[in-house]
Amino acid sequence: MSGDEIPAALVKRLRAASGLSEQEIMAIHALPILVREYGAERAVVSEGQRAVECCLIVRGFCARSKTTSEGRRQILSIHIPGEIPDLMSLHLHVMDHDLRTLTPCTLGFVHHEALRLLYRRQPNLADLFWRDTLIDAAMFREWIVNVGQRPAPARLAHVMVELRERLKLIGRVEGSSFEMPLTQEQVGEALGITAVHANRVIKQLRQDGIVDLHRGRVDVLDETRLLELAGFDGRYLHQSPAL
Amino acid sequence: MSGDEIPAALVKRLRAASGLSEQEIMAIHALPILVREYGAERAVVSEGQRAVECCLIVRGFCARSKTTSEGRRQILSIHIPGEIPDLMSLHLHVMDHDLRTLTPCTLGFVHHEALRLLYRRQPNLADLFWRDTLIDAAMFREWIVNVGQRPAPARLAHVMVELRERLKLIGRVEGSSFEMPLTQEQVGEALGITAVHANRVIKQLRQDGIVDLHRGRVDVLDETRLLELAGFDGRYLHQSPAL
DNA sequence: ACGCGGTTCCAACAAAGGTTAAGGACAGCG
DNA sequence: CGCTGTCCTTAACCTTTGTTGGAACCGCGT
Repeated sequence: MSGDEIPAALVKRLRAASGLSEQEIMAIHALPILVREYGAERAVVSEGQRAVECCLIVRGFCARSKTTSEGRRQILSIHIPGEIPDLMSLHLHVMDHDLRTLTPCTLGFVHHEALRLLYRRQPNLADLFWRDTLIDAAMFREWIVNVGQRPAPARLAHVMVELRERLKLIGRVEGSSFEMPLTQEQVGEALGITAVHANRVIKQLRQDGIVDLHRGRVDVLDETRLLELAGFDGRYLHQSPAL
Repeated sequence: MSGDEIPAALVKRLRAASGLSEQEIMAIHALPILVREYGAERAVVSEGQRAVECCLIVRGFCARSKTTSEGRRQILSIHIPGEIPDLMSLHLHVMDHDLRTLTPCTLGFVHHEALRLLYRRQPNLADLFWRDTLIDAAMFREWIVNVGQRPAPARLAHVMVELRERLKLIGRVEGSSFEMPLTQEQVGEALGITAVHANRVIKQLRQDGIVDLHRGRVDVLDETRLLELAGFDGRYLHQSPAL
């Protein structure tokens, strides 16, 4: 993979969310990025650690999670190429949650210092990165609503639709099917239910002819009913640079 | 209330979380703030609105919430004097959730333009406000865990302890008792349970001699058991300017 | 004092989700 | 080709939470 392709998905995503000048794109491409390969299910940064760098996902899926004192794990978000899941560590140096890979991943690491330098020189990028962390927070708010107010089948549908919307941005939806590489255990951790119940819910959505989740891949069987079930309103993704 | 007292709680809070220079404090005090009085249960900004100003809580309690298409409401956070609950609107101009008062409130409004001017002149304050929104996001993450993974009694205990920690920062905890002006309906909306079940849980914690929640006020009966039940680890509040 | 509206509280029943335990499918590997 | 481990699947039973509907309580205004 050539040096130029590494920030490609990042640029694509930032452009969609906020707009980007030529100069800013060049500055991003000039960022010193250290690329590392990770296997599936590996810790990238963990709660309690002091971070000195941020992690750009070049290839693969990651998830952020927290574990309670009782040992129950909650997945907070799922992340795809082009995203910087731990951008928040720029100003919150000690991690309050874990970042782990779901699949084998190619990750690009950028030192906090390099990022600070970048956005001091291109002040617009500071607002833009800030905005990116605010969209992150908006997704957490919707995740709270999902886990707090929707019945389990609607929760699953909502997570699926959100993930699909974000995959669309980077051109990773093929027809009515897209990747969602979670085990049923992890689906449960994302929805705040047990793996057994996750299985029941998946099975039901399959039997109802709405969606099929199979070996890390979602097949949408009935678009209309999926959207209706999810009760999805994408405004919280703030995808138009509308301002 | 004199002009100087209005940002007092804000300064106190920012100082605790990140440290603040004399010059920065003066710049904050020079901010043009329009003060308005609100009754209880009033909308401040609503989902879908374009915000052009941010709202500093001078007196009283507010809450942020979202309502699903099915009409179920979820409270996302509770806010106290010194906080700017909609700071995110600075870069996310159309609101993705509601901000309402819980009690009668004194609110100070600052135009986005004035805030931008402030942090352009004092670049440190930009990072500081950014950091503030990141702590906001960290609280959402913990709220997800609370709603997703803890049984209802632990959820209530956790919200209580978090609120108390934040009230401590602005000197609003008197002995073993502090304000939490939510109806049982609203407690339910915060915890992702119904009002009836909220009532059951409150009753149980009272009978168990752990906490009493009564007319908008919490009395801690057994500190040790409350902390144990809440499983509270305050690191996510990022209250030390440790960096 | 009286009544009004919003809380708080409660009970009986229903539904959703958790727990435990166990068999079956499937991929990777020797 | 069979072994191994992980994941998926299901069933039976139990606990938590939701639903409905109604009674008691409280602050407030007249």
